[in-house]
Amino acid sequence: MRQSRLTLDEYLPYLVNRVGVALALEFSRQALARYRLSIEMWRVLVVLSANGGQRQVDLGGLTSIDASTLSRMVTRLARLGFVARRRSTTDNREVEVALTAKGRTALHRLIPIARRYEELAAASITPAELDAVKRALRVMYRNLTPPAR
Amino acid sequence: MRQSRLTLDEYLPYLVNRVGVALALEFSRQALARYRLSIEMWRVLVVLSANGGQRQVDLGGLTSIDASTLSRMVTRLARLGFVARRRSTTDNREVEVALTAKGRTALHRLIPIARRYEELAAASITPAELDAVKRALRVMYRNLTPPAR
DNA sequence: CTAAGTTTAATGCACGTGCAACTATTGTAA
DNA sequence: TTACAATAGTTGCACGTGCATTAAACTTAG
Repeated sequence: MRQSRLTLDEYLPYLVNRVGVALALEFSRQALARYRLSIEMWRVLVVLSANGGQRQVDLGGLTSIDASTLSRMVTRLARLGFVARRRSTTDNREVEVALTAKGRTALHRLIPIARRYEELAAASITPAELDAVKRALRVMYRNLTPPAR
Repeated sequence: MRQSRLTLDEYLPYLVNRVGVALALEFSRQALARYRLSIEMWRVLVVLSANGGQRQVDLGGLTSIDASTLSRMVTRLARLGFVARRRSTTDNREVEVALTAKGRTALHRLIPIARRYEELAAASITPAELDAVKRALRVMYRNLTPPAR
C-alpha cells in the first residue's frame, strides 16, 4: 500500500510514452496516411535521410527495429518506390538501402509537417526549457543503454 | 535541403520515443516476463491499481488502447488470474474490470522494480530538473490532445 | 410506448511483428 | 586449404493489433 502505489501523473515512463504515442498518432493520421506510410516506415526514411544509405543491419540498430521486420519493411518501402535495395559490391551478404528521388520528395514534404507537430507539442514551453527537456531525454537514453550494445 | 533536413538528435518525437522504448523494453524483459505480462498489460494493471475498477471503455481511454484489443487483453489477464470481469449491476452492457488479489500481489512486487528503472533513467538529473521535465511532458500531452475527446 | 439512435463489448479478418530457423557469404584458426 | 565460427538477410510461424462489423442493452425523440 505505502510505497508500492504508483501515481501515474508522476510516473516518468507513463508521461514519456503518452507524449510519444500522441505525437506519433496525430502525425500518422494527418500526414503519413496519404503516403501509405506507417510511423515505423517514417522513422526508417528519416534515418536514411539523416545518415545516408545504410545496410539493413545498421538501420535496425539506429531504429531499434528487428532485422526480420526491417527486411519486410524495406520490401514494402521499395514496392512503394521510396527506397531502393542494392547488393553491396564488397560484401555479397550486405544490402545497401538508399532513398530514391521519390523518397526524398516525400520527405521534403513531410518534414515541415513533422516540425509543426513538434512545435504544437512544445507550445507554451520556452526555448530554454525545451532545450533542457531534450538534454534530459538524451541523458536518460544514455542511462538506459549502457556500454553494452 | 536547408530547412527540410531533420537532425534526429534535436527532433523531439525521436528523443521521446527512444526513451519510451528503452524504458519499456528493459522493464519488460527483466521483470514483466516472469509474470507473462506485456508492457500493455502492465499499463492496464497500473491504471487499475491507481484508479480502481474500471469499465473497459474507460480503461481504453486511460491507456489509449483500442476497445477490441482491450477486450481480448482483459480475457488474457483474467485467464492469468490478475483481473476479474464482472457485469455491471446497473447497466448490463458494461463490464467492470478489477484487480484480483493475485493481481495486487504482482503489482506490489513489480512497482518497486518499475521505480528502480525510473531512477536509473533519471540518474545524474537533479530532482528540480526532473520535475521540470515531467511538467513539460504533461504540458505537451495537453497540447496534443485538445478539447476534443 | 414504440422506433431510431447511441453506447459497450465481442468477434472476423487482414496485417505487421518478433522469435527461431535457415541460406548464403565472409572471417578465422588449424 | 579446409573446417568451423560469425555475420547479413530472408522466411515460416504464432500471435497481438486495429478496423469494420455485429449483438445486446440502454437512451431519447416522437
